[in-house]
Amino acid sequence: MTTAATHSAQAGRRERKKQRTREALIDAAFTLFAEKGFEATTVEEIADTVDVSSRTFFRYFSSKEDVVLTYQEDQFQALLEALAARPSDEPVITAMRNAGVAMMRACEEGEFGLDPEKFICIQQLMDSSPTVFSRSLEHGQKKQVEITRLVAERMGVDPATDLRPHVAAGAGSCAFRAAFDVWIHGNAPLPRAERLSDLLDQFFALLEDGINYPAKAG
Amino acid sequence: MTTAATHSAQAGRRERKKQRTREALIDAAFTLFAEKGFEATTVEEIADTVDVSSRTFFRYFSSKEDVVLTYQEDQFQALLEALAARPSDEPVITAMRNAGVAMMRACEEGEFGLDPEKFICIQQLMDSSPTVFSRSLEHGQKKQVEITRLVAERMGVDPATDLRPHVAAGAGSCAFRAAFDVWIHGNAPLPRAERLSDLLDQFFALLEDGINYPAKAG
DNA sequence: TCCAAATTGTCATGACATGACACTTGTCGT
DNA sequence: ACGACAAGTGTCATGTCATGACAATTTGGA
Repeated sequence: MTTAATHSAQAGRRERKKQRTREALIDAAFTLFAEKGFEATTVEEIADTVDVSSRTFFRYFSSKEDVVLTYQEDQFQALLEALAARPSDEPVITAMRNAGVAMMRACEEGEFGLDPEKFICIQQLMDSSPTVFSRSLEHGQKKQVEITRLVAERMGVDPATDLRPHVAAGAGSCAFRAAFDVWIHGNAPLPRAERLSDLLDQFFALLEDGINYPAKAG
Repeated sequence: MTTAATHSAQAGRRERKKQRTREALIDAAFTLFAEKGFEATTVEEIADTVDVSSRTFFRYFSSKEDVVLTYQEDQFQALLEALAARPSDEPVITAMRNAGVAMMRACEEGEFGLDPEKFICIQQLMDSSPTVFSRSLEHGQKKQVEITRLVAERMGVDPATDLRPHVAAGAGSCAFRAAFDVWIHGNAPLPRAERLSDLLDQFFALLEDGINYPAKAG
């Protein structure tokens, strides 16, 4: 009787069990990270919390940092889709602006499996843990090639011979980094008063206006 | 009799000995990295080559990656000086372009204690070793705040309230990253046919022209 | 020459990460 | 429902990075 209901969602129960273990590991990890910080939390603690062996942890994640970066991957995919969906007559920076801000707002609203609380936690981890930070930068830089490809398509040029898609994609990435940096380190009166997405929007607006200050008269 | 001659250069002979050990470690490290790659080289091997203990290695460098990043620090300092030396009426991107290209050329010419051979080796290490790559990105991102400060000074604005210096500095950084990326992964007919400094120059030229393709008619 | 400080070696420790192999559990055909 | 096969897990062993503690050595200077 239960077969239909039990197998309901996807394929097999093995898959579901794996999925549950994975999510349990992520939850346990973030809880511990929030409590004691990233460095102070050991893989063994995370695994023990879920009652699996450390070895199993590394079968799900290739490193401790990988747990945190999981979400970044989802966000990046969402960004790619949003960018691809922008009308093709939009200038590239404008398209990246719209796609990027939309994605960031979605994060803040708790899109993806990402409660706002966890969103904040991730940002703090980035700031407080050098290894998470550097791995995140690496991830972003590696993914930038896909952005470059999309931008090149949009421009109708070949990224192997035309440098413009590279510089546009790079500028877009820099907007994200700069927004994050200002948002987290900003010595504004009220730290974190602005939403990260608002800052991102402002940065992209500046990119649209041109950056070689002072602007050439003409 | 020997006191004068012995103490000659700087302070004490202890300092000189330390300096020699440090350089020996760097040389040994790069030799081994070039032979067997970064990951395959252990700290113990490096230390053994110089005939010191592994523990001593970590008294000179806080990590294995640190050996490679040593030069980046010098390069960055040179970049800062070059940027500060640019005439203040130059637009910021142009100033970064001139400073950056000059610095990069200096590297290629073997400036700093950096034989061209070692320069190439470093670039390859960046590409082949994820940890070196990510640590390098981290270093660059952290140092970007100083660029931002210089740019803000040049613009005569406060980086705490004006986002423009951040975006300009970020765009500059992205030019370096993009140039490196294209240079190393470039599927151009002749890989590495162009000098990295030439690529960097081209990227900055694009930044000067504006990046929101297609350019707004007007 | 002898003292004090700086440097190094040795030892111990802990965490990350991976390979090998045996064991358990889910899956699927009959 | 049973059993073969595959997938996932635990255990053990191993190697490397990195750091703290303390003793031994070397150096600079009085």
